[in-house]
This record gives sequence, structure tokens and C-alpha cells, in this order.
Amino acid sequence: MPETAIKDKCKRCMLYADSRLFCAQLSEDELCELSDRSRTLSMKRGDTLEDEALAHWPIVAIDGGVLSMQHLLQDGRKTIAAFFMRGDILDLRNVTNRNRGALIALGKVSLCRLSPAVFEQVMAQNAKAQKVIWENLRDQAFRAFDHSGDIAKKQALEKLASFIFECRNRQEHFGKTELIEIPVRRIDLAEYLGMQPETVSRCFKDLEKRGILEAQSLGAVRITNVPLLRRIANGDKDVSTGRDGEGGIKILKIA
Amino acid sequence: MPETAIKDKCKRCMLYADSRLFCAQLSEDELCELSDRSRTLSMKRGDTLEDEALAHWPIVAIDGGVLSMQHLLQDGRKTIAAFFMRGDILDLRNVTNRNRGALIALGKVSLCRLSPAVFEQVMAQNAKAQKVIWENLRDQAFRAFDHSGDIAKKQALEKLASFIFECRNRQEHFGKTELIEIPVRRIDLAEYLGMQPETVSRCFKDLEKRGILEAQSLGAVRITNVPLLRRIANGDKDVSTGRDGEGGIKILKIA
DNA sequence: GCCCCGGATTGATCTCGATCAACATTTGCT
DNA sequence: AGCAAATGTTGATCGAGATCAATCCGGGGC
Repeated sequence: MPETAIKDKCKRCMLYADSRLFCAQLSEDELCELSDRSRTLSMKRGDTLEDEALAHWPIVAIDGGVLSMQHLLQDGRKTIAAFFMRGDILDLRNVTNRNRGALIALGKVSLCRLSPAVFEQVMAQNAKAQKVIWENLRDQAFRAFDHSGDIAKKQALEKLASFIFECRNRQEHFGKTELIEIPVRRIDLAEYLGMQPETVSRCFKDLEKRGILEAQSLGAVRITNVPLLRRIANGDKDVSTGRDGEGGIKILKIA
Repeated sequence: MPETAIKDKCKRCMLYADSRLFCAQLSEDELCELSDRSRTLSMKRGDTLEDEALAHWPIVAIDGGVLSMQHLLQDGRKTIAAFFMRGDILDLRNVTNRNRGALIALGKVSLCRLSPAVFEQVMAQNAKAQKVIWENLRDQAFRAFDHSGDIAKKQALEKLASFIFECRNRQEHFGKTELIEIPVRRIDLAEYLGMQPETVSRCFKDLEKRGILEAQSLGAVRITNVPLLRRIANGDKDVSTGRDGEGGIKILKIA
């Protein structure tokens, strides 16, 4: 077998199979070198990427599943600051643990610890790959800015509506259907949105009662009234308080 | 004057004068080309970077002042998702306005709209410059993750304490003093932390009453009890609720 | 299949911070 | 400097969502 044959582990990995993702941008030689010097890892719910492991492998690329960044307060309160999913690349080189939360899997996660040396080399040489990782990091940052805005002033119902749209934006679209996958448990969702699981539950029920969405299961919903959900997400009080029961008649107050 | 003479506008700009920032990494030729194809801009409180202007100049480097990213809800509620300060570089190429808030100055801001072509060229050629902008974007992302965690579950007092530490981390250290500059108004601070100006005011007063900090003016405070403020920021309920009036005696519950 | 247990739901109560209102102070403009 | 408008502070009241408590699932292991 020639030195440059693409490894099976890479052929099975979405980072290579999806033409928009990082490994698909690499030349055969680059991919093989990166592959040889990198290590895949499977995690299950609750597993943590330990500091010690991260010191050696500070660059992590997500193949599938949902990895969370969690902040733990001293009295036990917990928050999820971010979700990382397929295609996301985390560069934790020189990130002091002061401003980095724990990285914890929220289900089965498969990821690849990339060799920092090869990563750096590819970043310097391969403009296409550089563009992909730059845009990925930029997306992560903008998603975080958005999320900060969402949880700062929005009410519970509005936060949940925004989150459903965030899921919709991130998932590969299943045709034209408004079937949205919710890839995390209620409890994680609550921690991400800064609310209690009880409140999340109540808000889902409220949206169902108003005919805005249907629960398919705990892990998926179908939006039955996209414009109305959008208005709630955008903080239109006349809708979110339920005063306008018929829905969608009132003219939007577009700034 | 030779073609490669460094322009006055660059000599006066901290992006060049501070050796850690972007323009200081460039060769004289690179700097001059970038300078020729870029445009400085001064803004005053309330000025907005318009979409139209950003379409032509999507890359913005902050020389000084505080620029905010604001999200406006339909009923008038407003949140500040992020602060951008000296050295921050915003790359808004291909960012749909859907997930980008308005960019509004919170005081006098001086910035430089960088030529995308030259920026891209420098990013491809100059490894040192590439490292600086990569790390800057990474800092922005991690700061946003942190901030999301802060505002999701923390109480008002805890959020304010965290914010004071955020200011402390970001400012160039004035010697060893615990004098912290608060570079934004109360009202902006409230929008950033997802609370009301009244609450911000009450929390500052509370921290003063407890002897944890002294207000020097609206724009600066001196921390007089750093460990206690840290415990509040970290969500130690025994402290933040004021039950432990003497402060600092109780043993920390480190997880 | 059955058991088991973490997660999800539902209901009742309470609290922190939002809101409203009045007043003080700072900032910006001429 | 002096005025007007914007911002900040203080006090009183109210409500959305946290908290507490009691079930109710659903899916993984044997």
C-alpha cells in the first residue's frame, strides 16, 4: 500500500466526506500526514475532555454528535456556553482554563484530535483549508454573539423559539420539511438557554397548545407556523404574551 | 518620499504602535500597501456602521474606543451581544445580516476599514500576522462563550462581578493597582449583562457598602477585596447573598 | 419480557429583579 | 459658563420564572 493511501478512518469521517469541511480541502499528501499524526476519539454522554489530554491534543475536530462547553459555579449551578457539532474545529492552544469551560459530551460524540504541527503547517500552506477553518471559527464567534443576545433579554418562550431556529439553521436541510431535530436533552437545553428544565417543558407545551409546533418525539419537532414562531423569536410582545390569539393578523412593527 | 514610507495615519494608530497588534506584524511593504488601500474612520456615540458601507468595507480593525454589536427586538428591547475594543478585528465578509447585529459606537471610536484584498493576501503570506488575527478571533469567540455562561444563570450581583473581572483582563495593566476602568456607560453595561440600569446601580452600591470596591467615578472603580469579588463572580452563594458578612473566612467549596 | 432510574412533566408557592415613578447628576451644545 | 436633555440613582410595587415536591414516562440492561 503506498504511503499516501487515504486511511479508512478518514474515509468514514464526515470531515473528509463532506466537501465543505476541513479535511476535504486537503491534498492527498496533506491528509495522509495529518491522519498519521492525529488520533480519533469516541465519547459517550458525560465524558469530559480532560485538561491533561488537551495539553497534548489541543486541537479537536468534531465528526459527529454534540460536545458542550460547560461552566460550573461553586454552588453547583451549571451552564452550557456553547454546543459544538459536525465540522466545528476547536483550537485550545494556549487557552488558559480560566476562560475555558469543561468540554463534555452530550451523547455519543466522535472527534479527531489533530496534530498541532500539521494543522499549523496546513494553515500556512493551504489557502482553501485556511478559509474553511477561518470561516468555521467566525461562525462559532457569531453564533456565540447571537446566543448572548438571545439569553440576555429575551423571555423564556422567546429564547426557546430562537433556539429552534438555531437548530434549523445548523442542520442539513431534510428537503423542504419543517421537521427540526433537537439534538440535545431538555436538561441540556435548559442549561444552554439559562432556564430550568421545568420552564423549557412548559414553553414547549405552550407552543404546542397554540398550534405553532408539534412534538414528534423528545428529539424532534415540526414547526406548523413558521412566521408566528419567527415573530416570537424576534420578541414581538403582542404575540409572545398570547394576546393576539388568532396569530399572524397584526402588522409587524419592522424597525 | 519613497513609495514605502509609513504613513502618518499608521504611525498614530495603536494597531501599528502596539507590537502585539496586527499592523505591527507587517513588513514595511505590506503595511504601505494595506495603508494605501484602507480607510480610517472616526465615530461618535450612537453612530452606526451601515450595511451599505460594510458591503464595501467588511473588515474593520479597532484602534480605540468601544464598538458594540447590538440586537434590537421588535418591541424595542435592546441587547448588546459584544464589545469590540483596541486590537479587535471584525471580518464581516459574507455575514448575513440575519445573524449580525448592528455595529454601534458607545463613545468616540477610531477604526480602520481594511482592504479585503490586501487582508487576504497578508493572511496567506505572513504567518506572524496570520497568528495574530487567528488568536484575536479566537479570543473574541472565547470571550463570547464566557459571557454566555455568565449571563445565562448568574444573578445580577454575580454578573456585575464577572464583568469587572472581564474589564480587568482586557485592560493594559496600570502597574499593580486594582483600579479598573469601566469603559462604557451604565446603560450599555445593563444591556450587555441583560439587566436594567436600575439593577446595575443597586449592585454597584451593594458592592461598595460591603467594602468590596470603591467608585472612583462613573468610569472607574477600585477593587478593595479581590478574593471576595472573585468568589461572588464564581457564584458562591454564601457570599453573594451576604450571609457571610465578615467575608473570606468560610472555606471555599472547590469542586 | 420486566425492572429500574434518570430525565421529563405537572402543580403550588416564593423570590429576585423588572417595572414604574420621582428625583439627582452628568454630558453635550451654543 | 449655562442650559437642556440624556443618563444615573433611589424607592415602591409587581410578575415571570425559579424552586420545591410529587408523579410520569421511556429506554437500556438482564
